[in-house]
Amino acid sequence: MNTGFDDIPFFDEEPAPRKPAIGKSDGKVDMDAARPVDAPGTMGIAARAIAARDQARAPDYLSGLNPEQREAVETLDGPVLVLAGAGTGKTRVLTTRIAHVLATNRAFPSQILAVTFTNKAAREMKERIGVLVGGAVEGMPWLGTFHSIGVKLLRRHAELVGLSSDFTILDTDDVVRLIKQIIQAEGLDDKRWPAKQFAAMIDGWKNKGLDPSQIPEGDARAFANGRGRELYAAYQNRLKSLNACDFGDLLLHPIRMFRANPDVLRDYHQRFRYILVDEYQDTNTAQYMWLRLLAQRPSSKNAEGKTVNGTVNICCVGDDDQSIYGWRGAEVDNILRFEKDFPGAKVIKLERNYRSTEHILGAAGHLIAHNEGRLGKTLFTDRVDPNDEKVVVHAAWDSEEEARAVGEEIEQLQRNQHLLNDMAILVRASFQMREFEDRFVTLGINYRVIGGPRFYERLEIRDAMAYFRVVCQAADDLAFERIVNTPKRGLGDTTIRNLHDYARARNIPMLQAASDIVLTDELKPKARKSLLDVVADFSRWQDMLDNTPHTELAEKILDESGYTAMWQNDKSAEAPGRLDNLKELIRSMESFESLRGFLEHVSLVMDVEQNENMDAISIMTLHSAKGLEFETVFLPGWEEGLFPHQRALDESGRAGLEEERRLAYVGITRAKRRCHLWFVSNRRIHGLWQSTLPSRFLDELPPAHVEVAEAESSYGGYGRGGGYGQSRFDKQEPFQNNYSTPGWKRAQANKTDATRENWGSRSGHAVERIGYGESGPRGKTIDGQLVAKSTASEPSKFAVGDRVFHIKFGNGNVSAVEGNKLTIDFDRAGQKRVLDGFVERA
DNA sequence: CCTGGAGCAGTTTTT
DNA sequence: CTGCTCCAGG
Repeated sequence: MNTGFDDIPFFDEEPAPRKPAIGKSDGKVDMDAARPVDAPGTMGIAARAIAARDQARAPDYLSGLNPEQREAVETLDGPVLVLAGAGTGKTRVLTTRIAHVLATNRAFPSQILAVTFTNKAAREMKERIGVLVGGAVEGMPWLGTFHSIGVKLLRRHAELVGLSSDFTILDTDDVVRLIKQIIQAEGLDDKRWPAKQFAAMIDGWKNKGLDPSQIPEGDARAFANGRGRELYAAYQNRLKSLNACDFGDLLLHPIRMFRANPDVLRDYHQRFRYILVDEYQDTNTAQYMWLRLLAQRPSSKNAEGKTVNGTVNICCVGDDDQSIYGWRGAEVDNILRFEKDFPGAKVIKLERNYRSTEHILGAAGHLIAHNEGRLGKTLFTDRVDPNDEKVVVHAAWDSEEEARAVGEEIEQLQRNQHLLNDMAILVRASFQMREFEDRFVTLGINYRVIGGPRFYERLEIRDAMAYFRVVCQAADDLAFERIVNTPKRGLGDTTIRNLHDYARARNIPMLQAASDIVLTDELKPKARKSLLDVVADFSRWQDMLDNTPHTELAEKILDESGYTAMWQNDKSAEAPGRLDNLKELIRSMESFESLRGFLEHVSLVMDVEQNENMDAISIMTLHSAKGLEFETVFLPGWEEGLFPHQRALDESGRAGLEEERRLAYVGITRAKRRCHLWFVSNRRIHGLWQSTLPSRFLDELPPAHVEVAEAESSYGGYGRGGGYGQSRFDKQEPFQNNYSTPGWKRAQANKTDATRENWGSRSGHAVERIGYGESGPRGKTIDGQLVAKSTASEPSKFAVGDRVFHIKFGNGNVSAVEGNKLTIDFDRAGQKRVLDGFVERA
């Protein structure tokens, strides 16, 4: 896999322009003229005949594409924007397009630049191209994230921006610590001017592509009594002297480098014959500038003296309706402006959806139509089934009941042989997850939380990595400072400050300073001895770097430094888990060639794959759900203030509301067959109960595709809080909601009664009702069929009295076993019921 | 150097 | 009501 520094020769030979073996050579598609792109499903007869003819002749990889997809694949010349709605085969287009370029010998694999946002997307794309073109994908060094490609460029040309090619990449944590140092060094109060906040500001500036000299005066004034600009500059200087980059620099340095070195840029212009960009709606200004530099070539005269289009064959794929990252710098405007930016651009809309039912598409489409400033797409599907369930809106009293009712629906689906793997709960904010987790633990429903704290962000992993970093890169002061006294070696603040000053005064790395200072009398004997040991350790490990297998060395480092022992001696509940993580870390190094290669990988790839083996429902935020799909999707928490989130409204007004609406759109369009929306009347926010109003987005759904769930058995019903029906917001909306469906009317009529009933039935909640059967059928597809398929049928491998460990609750003793559900007396957390899958033998 | 309690904030997330 | 950070006191 990743071997660290890349060793791909800069230029390989140019491919001789050969006539493609199959297909057309001019890249023009005959059907273009015949079919207006904005009329879905309508195609002239002649065009259909041509399509059919081409289909018959087309190479394998093109078969099965619909006409729009095919056009997007075959329009290879000039700028192309593919507006790919949710579930319209976006990735397929992207990968097939690359396969097509390769199969027709238009470019070598190394001449294609394909950019994604996440490592996951890059990985998937690589896999899928591999399926189409086999090993050729291995020759695509320029397929990756913006950042990983940025690193590759920088390693080559580091000296052009004043770095050396072995620069280190700092993550957010390092950055914050560094900024804190700077703030303190400037004599500022780091309480009043938090490093975190300033790090966020710098991040924002870098997203916009701004140097310290370019930031707006207002921004510069906003921090540290007007010293923002100065601090930003100081930070950049510090990075340079550390030979380090933050994530933003991975984009900005290449931009600077290209601007200052037109000859280098020209080389890359020659190299990249085709540029492809995934999720274009998520690009920020810096990424846009980066792409522009690479894509926009100087216009030139051709043989006949005509001016030739100066733009490379760039293809951007995205969906303005799924732009949900404005808050971290993404500019929807980039995609909205595409045709202006790239004159003569071809815009192809993919609107044929292969994922969802007509009701789901209808609901999502009607909702998103409330946004202004869209490029405008309407998803449709051919596969219409009268048995398809409408989108269902449920009301619950409070979040506890919401979780309980969702739990019952899940069990009902399970009894009808649906897999948990096909279901997901998508929440707006992660605090919503907890209630579901609690409920699922009680019910014995396996679940998996997607997102959350990531492996490489864990304390122990970062510590271990810091050791490795110092061994590989003795000048990595941030890493050195992190672990110089971890485990505790009696090297306190005073010693560290001493060391720090010594190093700064002589302008040498701290490790170097340490090995010098121990020869002097500057430190107390105790500290001196400790530091001497540390220096000796590192020098020994550095010597072993080139002649010891890296996993072995890594283990040695952790053992000899006393780091492993530190956790072994730790009695806290999380210590065993941390040791496991360290083992996992070593294991994951095996697939790399060297410690260095591993570090490079980890600095860019912060995620680690989840265990997909067990059948479990996924719980995640709407943001992390983008790009995924599930048979059944539950969307809880559709209440004003939570969704749309109050802060989005307060901070970004109309734009914020529209982004929230896009988030709702993303949520609904994750569902293939069933989509259930929930709102509650009471939610506990920051510890206190507040009554809430249903989300305005519910009012924006089309009645024809939506049904309101019947009040559910003993505790269902509609809370007070009221106006569920008429749109109370956006009064000037072009849409008139008229809810005339029976279910909706009933809901309206029931509102007051249900409220009263609910108040009355509160006491019933004290008794937890775990069981099947009684709850009436909801929706159309799930009725009857009370097949007893207990989730708790497997005998547990644990027995009463076993000593077990739980990642969250720590150690405890099993006091009861019931199927796969255990009752455990935890040493610290008290008695809990837990699924046996979540514990292991202590 | 360690730890407990006060104090405070509290969407969304990738690289 | 949490969970985290930071400071002060042992």
